[in-house]
Formats: sequence, structure tokens, C-alpha cells
Amino acid sequence: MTKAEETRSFIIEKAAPIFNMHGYKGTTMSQLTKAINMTKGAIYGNFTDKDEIALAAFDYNFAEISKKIADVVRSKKNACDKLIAFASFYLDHFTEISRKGGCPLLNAAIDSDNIHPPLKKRVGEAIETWVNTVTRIVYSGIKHKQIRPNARPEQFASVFVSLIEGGIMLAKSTGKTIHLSRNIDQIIYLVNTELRL
Amino acid sequence: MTKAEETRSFIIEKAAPIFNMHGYKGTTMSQLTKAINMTKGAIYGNFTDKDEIALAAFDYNFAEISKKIADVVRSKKNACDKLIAFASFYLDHFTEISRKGGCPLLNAAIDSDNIHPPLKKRVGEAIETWVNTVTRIVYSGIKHKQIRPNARPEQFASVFVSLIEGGIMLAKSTGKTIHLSRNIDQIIYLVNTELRL
DNA sequence: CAAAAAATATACCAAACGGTATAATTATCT
DNA sequence: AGATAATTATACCGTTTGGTATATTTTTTG
Repeated sequence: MTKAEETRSFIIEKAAPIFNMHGYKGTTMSQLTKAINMTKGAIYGNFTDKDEIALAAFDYNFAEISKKIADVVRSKKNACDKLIAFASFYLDHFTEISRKGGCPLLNAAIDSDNIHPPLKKRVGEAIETWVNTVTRIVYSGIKHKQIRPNARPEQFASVFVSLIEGGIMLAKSTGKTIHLSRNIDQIIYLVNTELRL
Repeated sequence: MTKAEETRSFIIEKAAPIFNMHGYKGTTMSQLTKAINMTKGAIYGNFTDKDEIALAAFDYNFAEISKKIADVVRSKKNACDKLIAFASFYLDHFTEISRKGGCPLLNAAIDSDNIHPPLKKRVGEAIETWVNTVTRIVYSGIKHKQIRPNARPEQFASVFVSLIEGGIMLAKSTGKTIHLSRNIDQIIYLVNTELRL
């Protein structure tokens, strides 16, 4: 990794939580200069404009949480356990996720809507990826006789992701984690009663 | 209603969808002057600052959708039917809701977080009200022998609201309404298999 | 209908916004 | 090490931001 690439990564790493917390319009270049501890000229030497930083920041945030989820999912062999581990991750790390501003998928989805089409497009794709990941776990579970063959993977995936994102929204805005934990309980219940063979 | 009150209402009515679409930071006074067709001086003669308009706009948006939901819920006698009518409302009116920028609860919850504590507080309270409405419907159903006595109203309410809000988020950001309709199907399924007596 | 009061338009303000030209600095390469 | 290239800091730009003092218009009231 060259110096330039390192600096670029450093900028993105510092900018990412700020964009996640304050949104695109809510994040200013002077906030970024403070967090990155570089002048505007330096930052603009590495990025053409604020948009490019915002897009890179979203990609970083999404990749970061994706990696953590992938690790947790990979640690389980059974498809049902993978799903439960996936969902539990959000509850187990709610404090940390909350401190960084919440789920970047949810935040960027709402934030980009009506104000930033390129970002919105990217968020939409990320969410599809997200849903597809869950869908594939269910299909794989069916294939390996761990999940009932009459399960509906796409249906389950929408519900699964919605319960997580909706739970975060409820928990964050009311300040009561119980809303999220109820949803994770519901996911575990659904996995064990509707899916598991 | 005096002239002043009428003007105030008019301003809020016009400002409400703009705040819902573009968020607090994303909404500028010049956007408002165009939509309201009044000069800045006139607007500031009726409101002390942008914050006051934003708070009033959220209250308006919340009251508007609350009223519509209340009408739909009131039209059904059975608690289970009330819940299904509630959830179906979002699917039936998704296009309209989408055109106005999505669910104001979800939007304001994400938008206000980390940038506007007074608005965040109000949104949190609105969400609690929302969840409590669902909780009460379930309790009432238990009382009137329409819902199983072993149902867990609070648990169900969190799941219910999350499936709606999460579904809107998925549907809006991917552009595919199917995500929302899957969630509404899930709610109907849950009502009929887990709650209904 | 005229006077008082309220509401609106005009014209302006300082501050903050995203962005840039250029000079100074630092890293790279022969 | 010295020349060259890349990076960063300084200082600035025009525009837009939320907000306001004041003049003008409109509404209300005696």
C-alpha cells in the first residue's frame, strides 16, 4: 500500500463514523478536517469532492459490519444457528453499534433518500446484498436438511432484515433496548419453530 | 380560527412534506419560501426559527398519519381485524406515503438522531405512543376473548411496528414493494396463527 | 372610515458552506 | 544527496445558510 492509498484509507476510516452519525447534509468539511486532523487542501488532494468521501465512507461502514457478520455466521455450521448468530450479533453489539451512530444501512437508506441519488442507489444495492445473504443461508439450510423444505427463503429474509433494522430504530429512538431484544427473540422463535428441522 | 392561526397552519402544512422528504438539515429556508410562497420575513413573523417549524412539521406529519390509521382501525370491531387493517394500510397506501417521502416516524427518527435532540425526544415519544396503540389493541383483544390469553402484547407490538417500518425502508431503498408486502403477509400470518382465538 | 395593530415584503447581515489556486513541505527515485 | 514528483497547508473564492431590522401593506378595531 502506497502512502497515498494509506492516507486515503485513513481519511475514510475517520470520516465513516461521522457520516454515519450526522448524515450527508449534516456532515461538514470542517467536521471532517477536525476528525481527520488534516486541512481541507490535504483532504481535497485525495478526494475530488464531498460526495466521493461520502460514498467511500458508506462502502467502508457497510464492509466493516458485513465482515463482522460474516465472521459470526461462518463460525456456525448449521443454517439455523447461522441465522440466530447473525441476529444476535446486533443485540450483543448494540451499544457499540449505537455509539457509532447505528446501522449504516438504515441510516444511509433514510439519509440518502431524496437528497443523494448515487448514494441511494448504492444503499439499495447493499440492502439487496444483505437480504440475499439471508436468503442464501435459508436455501443452503434446506439443501442440507437443516431447514424445512417448505420454508420460503425470500419471505423470511425480508422479515429477518426488517426485524433487525426496525428493532434498531425503535431501540435507538426510544432509548430502550428491549424493543430490539424482543425482535431478536422473535427471530429466534421463528427460526426454531418455522424453519428448523 | 384567527388569520394568524390560519397562516400558521398553512405554513406547517406546506413545510411538512418537505421536512419529511429532505430531513432537517436538508431542508432550507429558501426551499420553504418557494413551497409556501411567502417571503422569509413573513415566515419568521409566524415562527421564531427553523427549529420551531421543523417540530411543528413533525407533529403535523405524525398527526396526519395517526388520524388515518385511527380511522382504519376504528372501522373494524375485532382486535385481530384492527391489527390487520392497521398493517394493510401501509401496503395499500404505499405509493402515496412514498410520494410524501415515506413514514415520518422512521424518517424523523433517523434524521434527528445526533443532530437535533429536541426533535429526537419528540420522535421517541411518538414511537412509544405508536407501540402503545398496538399493545392496547392486543390487550383489548385478550379481554374480549378475540385473542389468546397467552399472547404477549408488548412483544407483538415491537415486532408489528418493526415489520412495518423495516418493510418501508426495504421497499423504498430497493424500489421493490414486494419487501413490504412480505412483511404485511407475515403480520397477517402472525395475527391469524399466534393471536386469533 | 380612520387609527392602531398586526402581518408581510424588502433588503440586508455575519457566518458557514463546499471548493480551489498556490505556496510550502515531504516523500520518492535516480 | 539532489532533482523531481507528490502531498499538504495557507489563504482565499463565490454562494448559500439561518436570521433580522425596517419599511410597507393588510387586517382589525374603535
